[in-house]
Amino acid sequence: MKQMYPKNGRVILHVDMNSFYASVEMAYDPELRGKPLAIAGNVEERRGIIITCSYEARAFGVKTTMPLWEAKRLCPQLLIKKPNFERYRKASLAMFEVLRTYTDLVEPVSVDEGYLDITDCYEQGSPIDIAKEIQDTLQKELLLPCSIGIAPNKFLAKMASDMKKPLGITILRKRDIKDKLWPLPVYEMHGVGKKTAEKLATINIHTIEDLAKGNEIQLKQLLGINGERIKQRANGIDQRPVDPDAISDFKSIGNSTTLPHDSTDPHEIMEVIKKLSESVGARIRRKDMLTNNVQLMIRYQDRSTITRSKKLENPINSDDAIFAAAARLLRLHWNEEPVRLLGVTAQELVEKGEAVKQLDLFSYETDAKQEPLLNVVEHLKKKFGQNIVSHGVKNNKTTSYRDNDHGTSFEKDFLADINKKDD
DNA sequence: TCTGGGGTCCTAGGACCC
DNA sequence: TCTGGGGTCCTAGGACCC
Repeated sequence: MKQMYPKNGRVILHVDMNSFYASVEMAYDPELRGKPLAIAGNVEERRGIIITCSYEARAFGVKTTMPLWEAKRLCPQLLIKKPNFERYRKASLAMFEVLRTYTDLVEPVSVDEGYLDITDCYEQGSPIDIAKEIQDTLQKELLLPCSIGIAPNKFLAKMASDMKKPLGITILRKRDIKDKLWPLPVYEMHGVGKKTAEKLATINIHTIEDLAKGNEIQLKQLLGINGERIKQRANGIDQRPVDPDAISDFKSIGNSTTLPHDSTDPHEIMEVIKKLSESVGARIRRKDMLTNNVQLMIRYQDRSTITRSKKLENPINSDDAIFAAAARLLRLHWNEEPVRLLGVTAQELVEKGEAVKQLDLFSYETDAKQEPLLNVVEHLKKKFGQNIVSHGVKNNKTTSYRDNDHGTSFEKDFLADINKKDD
C-alpha cells in the first residue's frame, strides 16, 4: 500500500555541505581557516583544475573547474591542496551519522549532500528548529558548515538549499514558489543544464515561471519525457520519495585518468589500462560484486571522446579478466590518434550472491569449485560437440551458445535442451 | 597553457524473435 | 514472395550533476 502522508504534506530537508573538501581541510588544519584555499587535482601537471575552493577564494573569482593557472592569476596568494578523498569519505560518514540521529529516512545523494524526510519528526521540534540544530551540530562537532533547504518535496528542498550559502536555512513552501522560484532563470533549475536551457530559449522560455506555464506538447516534443518532468518541477510538483537505499545499488564502477602527455605508444596505453583495470577490479571485489559488461573510454587530443563496451559471456571480477576485456576493446576501436584520457568502467554489476544463484542452475553436473561457469563451455562441448565456443546466461534459465560452424548465437531454453538431449 | 573524475538516466538504431 | 507490429537486447552517445 502506498504510504499516506498527513494532509499538510511531507517535510523534506536538503542538507548541502558548503565547499565540502575545502571545509574538511580547514577542519583538520587551523592554519588554513579564513584563507583562500583551493583543492585541485594534478597540481604539478599542466592539467590541474579547481575541484572546490573556500568562500575566501571565491571572493577573488576562483571557481570550480577553473584551470589552476587561471585561479592563481586571479588570486596569487591562493593556497592549494591536493584532494584527500579518504579524509572526505570519513567526514562524510560522520556527517550522515549526525543526520541519522533525527530519522532513518536519510538519502545520501553524494559525499556532501543528502535528503531527510522529517515528516514524522514533529516531536523533535518544528522543521526550522530541526534544521537549525543540524546546522549547529555539524558546525560545532565537525567544524563543517552547511546550507539547508526545507520544503514539501525533494526538488523544492534542493532549490531552497541553494538560495542561501554559506550557512543558510531557507524555507520554500508551495505558496512561496511564485515569488522565490519563478523569477529565477531557467538554467538555475536542478536538471536544466546548458543544452536544455538553449533549447528552451528557442521556444521563448527563459525563467522558471515561463517553464511552469509552458506548453506541454511543445515541451514534450522538444525534450521528450524530461520536458514533462521539468515543467512539473517548475510548478513545485515532485513525488519522489526519500529513499535511504538509493545510493547502495550501484549501476557502474569506473576509473579514468588523463595521461601526463598525449600518447600514441601502445605499451604505455596498455599499461594505463592495466592500472585502471586493477583499480576497478579491486573496487568491485571489495563490494562483493561481479561485472557483466566492460566499457573502455578514449578521449583524443581534440577532446572528442568515444566509449566502447562489450557485454560479457560470464560475470567477472578479476583484474586479468577486466584487463583482457578492456585491452580487446582498445585493439578493436583505437584509431591510433594521440590519446589524452583513458577510462575503464564495469557496468551491469551484480552481487556475487545473485550471480552464484544463476550459476548454480548450470553447475549441477560440473566439478567446478570456484568458477563453475568457466566449465560450462566444456560441459556443452561434451553434450553438443566440440564446436561450442561460448555461452550466455539470461533470466536464470535461458542461455545462448555460440558455435563455430555458424558463427552466430542461438537462443535456446538451455535446461529444456539439456533435458531433451539427456533422454 | 583550457576544461578532472566520479556517476545516473535517457534516447535511438540495429539485430533478432515471434 | 512480400510482408506488419510488438517486444527485448545490445551498443553508443548525449545531457546532467557533484
